[in-house]
Amino acid sequence: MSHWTLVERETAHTGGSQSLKWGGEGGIDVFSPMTKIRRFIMKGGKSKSDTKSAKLSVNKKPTTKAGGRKSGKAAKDPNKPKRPASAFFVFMEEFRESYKKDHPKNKSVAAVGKAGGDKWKSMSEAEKAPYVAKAEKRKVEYEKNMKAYNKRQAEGPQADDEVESEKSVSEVNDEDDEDGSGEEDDDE
DNA sequence: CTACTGATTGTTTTG
DNA sequence: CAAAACAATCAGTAG
Repeated sequence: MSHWTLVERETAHTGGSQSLKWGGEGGIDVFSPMTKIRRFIMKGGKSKSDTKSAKLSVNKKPTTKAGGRKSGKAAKDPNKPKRPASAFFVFMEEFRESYKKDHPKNKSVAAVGKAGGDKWKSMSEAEKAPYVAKAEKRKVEYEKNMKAYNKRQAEGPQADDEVESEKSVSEVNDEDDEDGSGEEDDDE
C-alpha cells in the first residue's frame, strides 16, 4: 500500500518532522501520512464499534525528541511547547504503569489505549476529578510556556510577520522568566 | 537511522 | 461553530 496519493495539508506541524523528503519540483504529495488517511478510510463504515468513535487520531512523533535532530529539518523548534495533556492522558500515565504490571509482556500501545479508554469511561466524574484538576494545571503551564516561547521567538530571529501583532496599546508586559510557581497544593 | 504505526479521549488549534 | 490535529507511549516496521 503505497499509492494512496492523498495529501490534505502539510502534515508537518508540531514535530515538524514529517518526511518531506520529496523535494520534487512537481510537488505531488507524500505518500505516507496515512495518519489522516485513516479517518478517510474508516469514516465509511465501522463495524467494530458502533457506539461512536467516529474520530481517529493521527500521530506523529519525532523520535529525536528535543535533542537530536538530524540531517534534514526535523525539529524546527525544540522549545515549542506541546499541547497540555488532557485529563484522560494524565490518567493514562498512571494507568499505563498499572497495565504494565498486569501485562508486562504487552507491547502494544493499542491494548493499553483501549483498556484505558474503557476504564476511563467507567470511572465516575468524581474519580476523574483529580485528573481533571491536574489537567487544568497543565493547561496553565502550557499557557505560560507558550508565552515564553512566543517571546523567545520575537526576540531571537527577526520576526516580522506572523507574530500576532498586538495592535495597540502599550502592552508592556514584563514577564521575567521563571517565576517560581508554587505548585502542588494537594487537596484530595 | 529515523519517522511512522497502533489506539485511547480530551483539549488546543485552525478554518 | 466545527472539524482537524495533536498530546503520550513503545516496540516494531519500512524506507
